[in-house]
This record gives sequence, C-alpha cells and structure tokens, in this order.
Amino acid sequence: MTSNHLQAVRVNPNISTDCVIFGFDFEELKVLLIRRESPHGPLNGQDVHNWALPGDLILENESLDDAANRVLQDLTGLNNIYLEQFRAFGDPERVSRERDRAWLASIREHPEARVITVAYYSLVKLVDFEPQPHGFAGAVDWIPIDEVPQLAFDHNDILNSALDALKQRLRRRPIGFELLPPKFTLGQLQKLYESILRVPLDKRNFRKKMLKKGILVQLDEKQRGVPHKPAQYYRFDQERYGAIIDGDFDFAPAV
Amino acid sequence: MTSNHLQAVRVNPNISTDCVIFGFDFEELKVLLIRRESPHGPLNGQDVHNWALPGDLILENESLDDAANRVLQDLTGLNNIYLEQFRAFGDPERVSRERDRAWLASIREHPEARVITVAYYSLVKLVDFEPQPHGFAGAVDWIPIDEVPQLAFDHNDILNSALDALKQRLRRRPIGFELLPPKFTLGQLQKLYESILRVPLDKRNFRKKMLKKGILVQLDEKQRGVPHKPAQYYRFDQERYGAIIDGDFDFAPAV
DNA sequence: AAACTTAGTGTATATTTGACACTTTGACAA
DNA sequence: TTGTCAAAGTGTCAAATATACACTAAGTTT
Repeated sequence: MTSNHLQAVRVNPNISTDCVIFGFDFEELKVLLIRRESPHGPLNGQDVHNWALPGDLILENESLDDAANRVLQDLTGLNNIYLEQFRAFGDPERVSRERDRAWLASIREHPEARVITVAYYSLVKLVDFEPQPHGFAGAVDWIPIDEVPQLAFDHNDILNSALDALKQRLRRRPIGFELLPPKFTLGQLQKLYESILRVPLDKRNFRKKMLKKGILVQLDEKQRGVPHKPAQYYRFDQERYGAIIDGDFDFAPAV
Repeated sequence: MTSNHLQAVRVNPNISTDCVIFGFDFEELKVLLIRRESPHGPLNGQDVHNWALPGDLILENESLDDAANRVLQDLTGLNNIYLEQFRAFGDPERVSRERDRAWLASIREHPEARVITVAYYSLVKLVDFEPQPHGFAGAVDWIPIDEVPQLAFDHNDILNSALDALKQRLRRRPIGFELLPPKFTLGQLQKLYESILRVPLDKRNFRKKMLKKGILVQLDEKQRGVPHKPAQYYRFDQERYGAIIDGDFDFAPAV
C-alpha cells in the first residue's frame, strides 16, 4: 500500500516497450532509430552497433500503451501518435549480449535484469515530425528500411516482425486517413502501398479498387509546379471510413 | 553473474503468461478453464468468480514461449501444444481487483506486485486431451464459449481477444492438420469453421472451396453406425499444406 | 415400409481480378 | 515556340472467384 505510493514513479526493471515508427515521405519507407549515448557522452567503439529502436523500461503505474507513448516522446519528442501493439519479445538472453552491456550499465539501475519488451508500431507522415533527440538518444534519424544497420539487442527481429504486422494490416484495411497528409494524390498513395508491400502494383487497377471503396474524396485542387501533368488531390472521407471499419469490412471469405 | 545462477529457478514477479486453449468436439467451441484453489483448499466465497485461464508467472530464465508451455502443463497436464502468442495485457490495475486479492495472497510471494501477462492461444482436438488439475488448479474443464462465466482478473478480455485472433487466423489459412483428428468428414470441418467464425456457411460452396485447395485427401473409409447417410472421411495432406504455408499462400489482394 | 437425418452434388449469375497501351498536361530546355 | 520529359489519367476483355439455390442418396430407427 504505502510502498505502492513510493513506487508510483519507479521503473519496472523487467519490462520495456519498443516503438517501431515507420515514416513515409512519398519516396521510400523509413524507420525511426536512435543512437544510444551514455550520460557521459557518446559510447566509444563501433558506432555502427549503437543504433536502436526507441524504447525503455515502463513505469510501475502506467499501462503498456501509455509507456510506449511516453518512451517515444521522451526519446524523440514525437507524441500523439497512434501506436499499435503487435508482439512481446522475451528471449531470456535478449539483453545480455556483450555489445549491449556497456550501454545498459551506463543507464540502468539493474543492468543485469532480464527484460522482456512489448513492441508497438506506427506509420506516420514523415514530413510532420522533426524528431529531436532527448534522454539517452544521442541522435534520432529516419533510416530507409533497406539501409538499417545491425541494431541493439534483438531490435532487428522486432523491426522485421513489425514490417510483417504492417503489411498484414495494410492488406486488411486501408491505411487510415490519420496516416496521410490532408491531401494526397493517388500516385502517392500507390507508392505508399508499394513501399510497404514491396510489390509493384498496376496503376489502373489500383485506382479502380481504391476509388471503389468510396473513402476517397476528390478535391478541387491539383498539384502545382511539378514538371509533368499535375495530379488531382484527394482526401480521405473520415465518416465513411469509420463506417467501414466498424462494420465487418474485410470479411475475407472464410478459408 | 553469481546472482544469475541463484535466479535460475526463481519466478519473475512481474510477468506472467496466460493460455487460451480452444477445444472443438465437433459440436461446439469450448475453452479450457481452471478453478482456482489456494494451497489450503478451495477458496471460500463465490465459486462463480474463481474460474480463470490457466496462467502463472514466468521463470527468470525461460522464454515466454517456454513459460506458456510449462504453465499449461503444470496446471492442466496438457503438453506438446502449439501455442501462438497474440498480445500482452498490461493495465496496471489488472491484478488488483478486490475479488482477486485473497487468491493472490495465498499463492504468491509478492501478491501486490504489478503483473503484465503475455497471452497465447491454441486450438486442439478436444478429444485428445483429458486435462487433469495440478498445482493451484482445483479443477480443469472445457467450458462452451457461450457459457463462460465472469473470470479472474481481465481474463474475459483476454479470451475475447483470443477469439478475434483465432478468427483472423482461420480466415488467413486453413486450420492445420495438427488441429484435427487424423480423419474427419467435411461436415465436421464445416462445423469447426462455423463455430469459430460464428456464421453459417453454404455446404456446397464450402466443399468446393476446401477441396480446391488441394490439401485434403479422400480416404477409403466412411463413417459407420451413424443414423443417416455415412460421410466420407478425409485427411490433411501434410506435404501440400507445408508448401502452401511457406509460399505466399494467402496473398490477399492488396487493399 | 415409412420417416428421419445428414451426405452429397451442379449451375447460373454477379463480382472481382489482372493484364494491357495510349493520350494528356504542365515544366523546362533548346 | 517548339520539342522533350515525366508522371497523370483512362477502359476493355478474359479468367477466376463468389454466391445463391434444391433435390437425391444412403443409412438408421420406428
């Protein structure tokens, strides 16, 4: 009871959250990484091993969802992002590799503790967010998916797993309007799908299908200043989208 | 280091696993529940509140997957079941409801500790398993999905979430042969799908689709002794099934 | 022998998918 | 001003898939 109060702002040494934040700039898919730094400055040694997903221990009195949001904000400054939990990772050895030890020793009260992590992902319009390093993040950067180096702990596994989850979600339901700028072109939307699914899609078929869903509204505005035929802008129809999501939208035929 | 060894068989007071085991007896979908019991005998008071999913704290040195399997075996005797992790539950208050306290106090070293749980589900052919109560499980029973009472902690939420996960999996890929008896009829298979998806399916269409997948092999055997036309038995074609699973079987068309 | 119960079967229609190539529009350079 | 470049935008046809739908067959029980 009393100890409960004392624990109110204490971390739980055994549980962390990690965030896989995908960003899309209409060119390629990127992921938000931080460079670890001890309180005494940059870690010496191979910089190449010091990239990680933003993540940290949870507090004793916060939910997993809250922890993920807090950690993300604490390390990168990003907030108000919808984070979706997709999996817990709990290999007993996941935080005990030699290359990760020095760092843990420099920031954790119990660096030897076993830690399981609950992983979240999100997809954001990259342009909205200028992440700023905070806390033990010496740097924060959007790294193209194809150029992700070896990461701390089991973070490469977590990233791959997040990519799978994102793909599956994209196939189940249209990416929500919350993930795209207020206006966008069908070409941009298609690129988004292609970047995530990693397959080329047929332009005509893609448009047909997308438009038929009835969740896109054509705006009275076109692209300007592009060195080619300017594209029509669209926006998501939030209401219709909600109706679809609530209903059994993606009743993929059984079997 | 040294303390690591001492911790080898110690539980982690903050992390548990819970198992949602679905069973199907060709009649209806059931779930495996245990009735909680303290070391000093049955809990007094309302029995109705003492049903729970099988679950317990993990050990310091075991993976989440291992923990789930061990816990399930320890409480019910079931083993060698493929368990699929689907979500972590981490509300800070999830184990602190009044009605759960007495029980925790009777079995836990740190009954006040905050606990997050990593939840798994599985689907088994009910007939194979005669669960036997062990440990703090005073009873173990298959309970029809529609008759599940109020459960301990947030276990009703976990169960509902597991049902969703199971539905989604069923829509993505055929239920593996590992989940059905060596031989079964198409009618039984259809009932399985209907129980899980909770929709009636058209017999002819269901058969057409299932057979076209090419993972069913017709056996030389029919039902015997049933008071109606006996049905043909089938079995899964394991090889073909593997090939399908490995490939991009369920490439649900994008969007 | 009749009644009962589930197994088993085919067709026609609508919908969805996927392949495929040319014209349009604006910016910019020559 | 004219030409070139780059992406936008557009329609058709064939194949596969989904869906709706009703009767006969084969055993068991009465």
